[in-house]
Amino acid sequence: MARESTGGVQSLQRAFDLLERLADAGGEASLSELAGTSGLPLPTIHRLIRTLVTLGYVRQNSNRRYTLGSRLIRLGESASRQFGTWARPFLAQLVDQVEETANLAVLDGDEVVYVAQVPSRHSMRMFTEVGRRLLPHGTGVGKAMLSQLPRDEVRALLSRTGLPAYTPNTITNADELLASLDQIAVQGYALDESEQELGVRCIAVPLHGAPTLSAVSVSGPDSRLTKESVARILPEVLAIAKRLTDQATRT
Amino acid sequence: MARESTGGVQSLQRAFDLLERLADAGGEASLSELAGTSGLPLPTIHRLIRTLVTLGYVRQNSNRRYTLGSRLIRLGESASRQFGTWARPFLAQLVDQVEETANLAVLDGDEVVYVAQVPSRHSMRMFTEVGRRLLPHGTGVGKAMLSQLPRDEVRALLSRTGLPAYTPNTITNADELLASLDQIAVQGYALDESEQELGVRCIAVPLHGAPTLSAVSVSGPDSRLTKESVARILPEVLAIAKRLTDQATRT
DNA sequence: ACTATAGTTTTCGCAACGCGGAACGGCAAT
DNA sequence: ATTGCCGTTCCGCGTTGCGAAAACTATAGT
Repeated sequence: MARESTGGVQSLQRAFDLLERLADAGGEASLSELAGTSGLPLPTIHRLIRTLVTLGYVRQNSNRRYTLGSRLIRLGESASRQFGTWARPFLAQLVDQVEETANLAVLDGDEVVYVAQVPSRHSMRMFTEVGRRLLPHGTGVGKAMLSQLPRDEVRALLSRTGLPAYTPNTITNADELLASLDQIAVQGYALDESEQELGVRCIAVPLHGAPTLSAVSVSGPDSRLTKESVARILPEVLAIAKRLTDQATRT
Repeated sequence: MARESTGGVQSLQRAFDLLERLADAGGEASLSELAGTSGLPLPTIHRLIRTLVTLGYVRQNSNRRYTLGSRLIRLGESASRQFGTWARPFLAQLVDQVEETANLAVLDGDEVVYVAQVPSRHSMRMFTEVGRRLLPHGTGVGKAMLSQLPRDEVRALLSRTGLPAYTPNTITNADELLASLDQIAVQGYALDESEQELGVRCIAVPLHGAPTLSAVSVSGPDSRLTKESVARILPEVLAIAKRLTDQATRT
């Protein structure tokens, strides 16, 4: 194929785009809804989706709507195992100790991906969908991981992603962020003070030596995760991070 | 497309076949390994895999091997949410009560799919990969679910799948299985006595009214899950099944 | 350091496969 | 019964996916 398009096999791109849109829609959507958001013609979508239905990655309801199919579960689990499932018992222990939601995130390309989460038992708690992707500058885990990278690599990443504001508190100036990364590298942890989401505070610690650049974090409402409780909680997070690092290095 | 192949879009089929083979290989494989198991030519695999790498569903290691990529995690989670994530707290409670591994499975097409699992805290415990698919006749959950179906539907399913033996204890005669399904329907639960795996016993109870035909089960080594402990455990499983049913009906 | 081998990646001509406009079918509302 | 909306099917066309051959890279052995 002399004139290969830069993106690769077009039908693959389109099929996965449709799967992502199904996930965006809560796992279920109609053909017209998919046509509306994707801009593809109905018969094209139909043919791709029909193939996915036949294969088991999409399922059609009796009301003709399409949902994500069960064959995706195993693929997701298997992919998850490459990243965060091994960390789950440690996260659970951290939640027991500090009583807030614990997360493990990795840097994948230019994005932070949450790969494991053990939620707090409080009714009011952080819920970050496993698999969710965010830009690193706006999150505690992202900043923790960036602090471990050479600064020219960070600059290159930021020039690709920009620094869009998630909230009025998000750091949107590259020099300001780089300065804070220097500080984070020294102190060994990062804070997210309503930068990702208003009213939410997060402590994040990078893991050293994991096959993939990773960070562990504790997050919760800033009414509970106060400056004072941060000082109490930090040693626990650091301790778990050390044990996660040991575990990752042993693999 | 006048000569549409019965299976749909060929490149989609091939790509997902490769993803499944990656999962089969523990999440990681080389190009040659994939060529060996799939029978596709190397450049074909390369082009499909390259597209998946670009999209984030596959990732290439520094040692040139390919692993499943993080973008699959969200798809898997979202698909999982269609099925079993809501059941997890109930399963955890069941494990607390009976101290054996608890599972939730659904009937998807002709197969049983394990969609949620909370493992026992014993070192020796059942581990069934979430997303794993098995034929229904050879499992407790499968038999529990089949017992809820009209018998001609069961006959049709069995004629499609056959009744291959997983172990010497597996029921491989259709009439014998249908008779046991009649009994299971009356008593409200199914047992798997080393039919799926030697040395493993399982109690399974169907859920009524779930959007998808489902069953909850407790499984463990038959040295611990004795006939006597089955009698003790059964009321707990039935109680949780009732609560899961109530929860499913409420959605 | 050099060579051989195995595995991965790239190139490019070709035809088959994916595409999408048009037509058809099913369902719900009036 | 009619109309409108949505999903599904049909089929001609050309672009996209395919794979043999060549080029490149990594590793192991001498």
